[in-house]
Amino acid sequence: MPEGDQSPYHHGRLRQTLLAAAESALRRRGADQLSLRELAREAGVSHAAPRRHFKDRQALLDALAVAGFERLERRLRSALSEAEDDLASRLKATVAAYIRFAIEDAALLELMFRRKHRDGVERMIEAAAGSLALLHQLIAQGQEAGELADGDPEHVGMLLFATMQGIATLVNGDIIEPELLDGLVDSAVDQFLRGAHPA
Amino acid sequence: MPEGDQSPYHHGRLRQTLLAAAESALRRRGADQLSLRELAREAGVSHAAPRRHFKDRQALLDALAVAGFERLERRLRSALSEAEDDLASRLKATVAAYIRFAIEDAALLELMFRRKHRDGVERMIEAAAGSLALLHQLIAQGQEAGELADGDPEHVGMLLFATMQGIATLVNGDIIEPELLDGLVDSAVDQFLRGAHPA
DNA sequence: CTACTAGGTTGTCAACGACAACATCGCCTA
DNA sequence: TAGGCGATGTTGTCGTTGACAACCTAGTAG
Repeated sequence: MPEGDQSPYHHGRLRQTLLAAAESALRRRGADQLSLRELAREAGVSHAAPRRHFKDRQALLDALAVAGFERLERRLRSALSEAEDDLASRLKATVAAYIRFAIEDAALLELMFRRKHRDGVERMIEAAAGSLALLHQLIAQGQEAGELADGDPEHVGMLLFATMQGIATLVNGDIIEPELLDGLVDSAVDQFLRGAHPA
Repeated sequence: MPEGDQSPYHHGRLRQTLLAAAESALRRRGADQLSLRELAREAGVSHAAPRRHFKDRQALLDALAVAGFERLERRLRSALSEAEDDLASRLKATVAAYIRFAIEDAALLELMFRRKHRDGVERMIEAAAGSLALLHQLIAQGQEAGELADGDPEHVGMLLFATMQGIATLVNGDIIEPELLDGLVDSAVDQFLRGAHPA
C-alpha cells in the first residue's frame, strides 16, 4: 500500500514504533514519566492499542531493558574489537565503553538492573549473560597469557562487572564528579590488574 | 491530652508517621507503587494532608533517600566499631554491612542513587558524604600503617564504594546468585587489598 | 467466499497527584 | 484576656493514567 494513506486501520509496525518512542521518552524524561497513552499518541494510535503488544506498562519496560542489554553487549564487543591487543588496553576499552553507555542511557541502565522484574527475571538474566560472558572470556584470555592469576573467571568477571556498574551508578547519581571520571576508570583497571596479578 | 481521643483535628506527628509508613511501604512494594493517598489513609488523615509536609511525591521520596543515607552511615560505623583492628577485617566488615543494608532495603538503595533528584541533588550528595568520609578515613589509616599504597584516598575510596554499590546492584537485580555473594565479598576485599598494596 | 484471528478502536472505571478554598486550633501579643 | 494569625488538616475538584471489556477491520487460510 502507498505510504500516503492517512492512518490505515492497522499500523503494521506498532510494536517497534512504540519501543523506539519509549526509548526516546526514557532518555528525555525517565521511566517514571513514561506513559503508555503518550506513546500511543505519538504513534498515532488509540490509547488502548499498545495493550495488544505489551500486557502492561511493566512488560514494555522489561522489553526496553532486554533491548538495552543487547545494545550494551554490541557496544562492548565493538569497543573490544577496536582495542589494542594487550590486556590493559582491552580492559580499559571495555570499561570505558560501559561507562559511556551508562551515561548516555542512564535511565535505561536503571531499568536494566531494577530489582524485581516481576515476570521477566529469567529473560533479564539471559539478556545480561552475553556481556558477562564477554568479560569472562576476556579474563580467561588474560589467565592463559599468564597476566592474571588463575581462579574462577566467573568470580573475577563479576567483580569487574560490579565495579563498572558501581562507577556508573555513582556518576549518574552525581556522587562522582564527571571530571574525576576518566582518572577513576584508569585507576579501576590498574588496581584490578594489580589485584588480580599472579604472585 | 489523653490518647483516647479519636482523631484530633491535628495529627501532631504526621511527618514522621508518613515517613515511617513510607519506609515500610517501600520495602513491601517498591517506590513505584508508593502512593501518597495510601500513606494518608494509613495515617488516618485526609488525602491532601501529606502536602503540608511534602511539596510533592518526589519530595517525600527524597526525604526517604536522605534518611536512608543517614541510616547507612550509622550501620557502617557500627559495623566498623565491632570489627577487629586489622585493615582486612575492617574492610570486610564495612563491605559486608553495606551489602546487608543494600539487600534488606533494596528499593531504598535504588532511591538513594536515583539519577536526577530534581531539586535535592545537593542534599543527596551531602547525605552521602558521611559514608564516603568513613571510607576515606579507613583508607587513610591503611596508608599511614603502610598497608596501602599512597595515593589520593578519595580516588581509592570511591573505587571501593563503587565496587560495593555494584555488587549490591547485581545481587538485587538477580544477576549475582545469593550463594555466590559471600565469596564475592571476600574476593572483592582481597583483590582490593592486593591491588592497592604498596610496591 | 467465508470464518478466523491478529491487531486496532471506543468507552469506562477507579486511583492518583496536584491544587484551591475553607476549617481548626495553639500560641503570641496588645 | 481577646483576638488574630500561622501552621496544619479537610473537602472538593480536575486532568491524567493504566487496566479492562466489548466491539470493529482486514488479511489470510481452508
